[in-house]
Amino acid sequence: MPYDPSAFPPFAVTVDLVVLTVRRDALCALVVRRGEQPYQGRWALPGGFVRADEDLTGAAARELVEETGLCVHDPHSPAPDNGAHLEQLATYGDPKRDPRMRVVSVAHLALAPDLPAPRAGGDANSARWAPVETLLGQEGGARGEEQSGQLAFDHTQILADGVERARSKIEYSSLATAFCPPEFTVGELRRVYEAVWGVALDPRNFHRKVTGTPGFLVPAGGTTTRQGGRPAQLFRAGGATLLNPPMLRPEV
Amino acid sequence: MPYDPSAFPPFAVTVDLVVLTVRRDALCALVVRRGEQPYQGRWALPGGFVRADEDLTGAAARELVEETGLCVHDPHSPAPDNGAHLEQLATYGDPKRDPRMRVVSVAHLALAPDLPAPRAGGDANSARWAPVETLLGQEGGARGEEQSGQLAFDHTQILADGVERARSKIEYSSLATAFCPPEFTVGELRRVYEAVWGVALDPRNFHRKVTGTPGFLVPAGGTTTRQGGRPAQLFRAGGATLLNPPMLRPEV
DNA sequence: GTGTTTATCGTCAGGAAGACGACTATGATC
DNA sequence: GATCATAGTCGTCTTCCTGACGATAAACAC
Repeated sequence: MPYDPSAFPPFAVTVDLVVLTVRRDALCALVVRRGEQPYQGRWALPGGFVRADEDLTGAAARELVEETGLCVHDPHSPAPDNGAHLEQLATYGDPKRDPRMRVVSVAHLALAPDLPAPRAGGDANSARWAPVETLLGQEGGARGEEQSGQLAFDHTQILADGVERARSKIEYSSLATAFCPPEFTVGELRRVYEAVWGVALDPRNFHRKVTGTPGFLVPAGGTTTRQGGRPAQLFRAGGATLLNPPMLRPEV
Repeated sequence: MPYDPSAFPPFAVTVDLVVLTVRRDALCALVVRRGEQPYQGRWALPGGFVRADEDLTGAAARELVEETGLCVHDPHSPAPDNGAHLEQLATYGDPKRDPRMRVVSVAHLALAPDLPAPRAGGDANSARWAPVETLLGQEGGARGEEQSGQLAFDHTQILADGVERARSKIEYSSLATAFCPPEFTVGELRRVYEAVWGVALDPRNFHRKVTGTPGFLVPAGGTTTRQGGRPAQLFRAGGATLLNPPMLRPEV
């Protein structure tokens, strides 16, 4: 039986990006202001249409470069390229999620070290880093939040899913190093965990855990005093990607 | 700016299903024989086009019913409905994955208790349960496997991803009970873990672990001697969905 | 009854984590 | 320069969990 184009409905396919970083001890996400209807003027996750000849991951990597200038970290390259981690998150395809037409969005999660400033690119009027706590509206309410309401479309849900993925994945993987510059201290890595999880960790037990896990950290050979206090040893991410046993997230 | 239909390329969107069950102490997946080109006569994962007014999860649930008769378990219903667990797995959208046209497939993972027999439905000539070990060709090679080669499209990769998801998820969740009938014994649950992981577990330590985790199992009030030997207590799945600390998968 | 099978309870040693004391090495302040 | 605050790093102790494995219990096959 030959292929019949009328046998299936056509869809638009987009990629949306949950780009997370840690800034000033807070987990932040990249949001862009929408320049067109619908949801004009509202903040949204960066994203765009997948091109006809383009892979889904390729589309996500292209959008990431356009919005942030970040290149995707090649896991097979040993060079410290300051790149970001990128992985597929989930796909959202509710028939009513976009009022214009049937759009299926393949959301991706990107983890990046702290960047100087977001650059507005593509079709966005402006872009900024916003604390996920503010965007998800978990804590606000009492005091007036200075954000312009909810994110566009179903992006609040997508962001929540991405944050939850990141929170759980740093438990059992070395992904937290994706939030750090190529060389970092144990204390900086601990502050990443504390920002992502929103908890305080014991510096001594954390130090024992990460330095005692083979392949997690390799000494970079220097010390730094970026944070004040006694100089700390510099490390690079080791080859290990899985943490076994995992880092335990404290209760509540 | 009004919506411009020429601004994006049209895609076909499908759902593919990785339906897993445990039969005769082996992890098995549901495969259907393709009746049309391409890959005519080859085994493939069940699936089909998403309809114009249909949610992605809804499409997956519809395909699951068509192929197996299984209803999706409603997590909010306390009734033991013998339903299956269904979750989104990942989305596959390589431009060349389907030679006919640009198809993006949202794969879903379904875990089901052992069923009498698969029923061929929809557009499949026939359907059967096949051990994933055979389908993935991990162990075969020496002896002649009686399967008709690789799965169609990129379905071998999708199946591998689904199996890996199931293997890792039963570590830290109570999902293994989705492979069991509504009432089951500790030994039956252990055989599920052993089949999915392909390892042998110590019955005494396993018993201590699952009965000692609050909310994992609740006594159903009877005993059974299905497996021979001393009668075993019957349990139902408790309300807990997360296992903390997780069940540890033995090394190698 | 004897043997076999499966279920279930108990014991013990080793490893990992939480709590926390102690010491070290910097910069800031008086 | 002495003192203080800040971080980093090393140890200790207790507790919990797991893996290894002995022992008992309750069914069935013969």
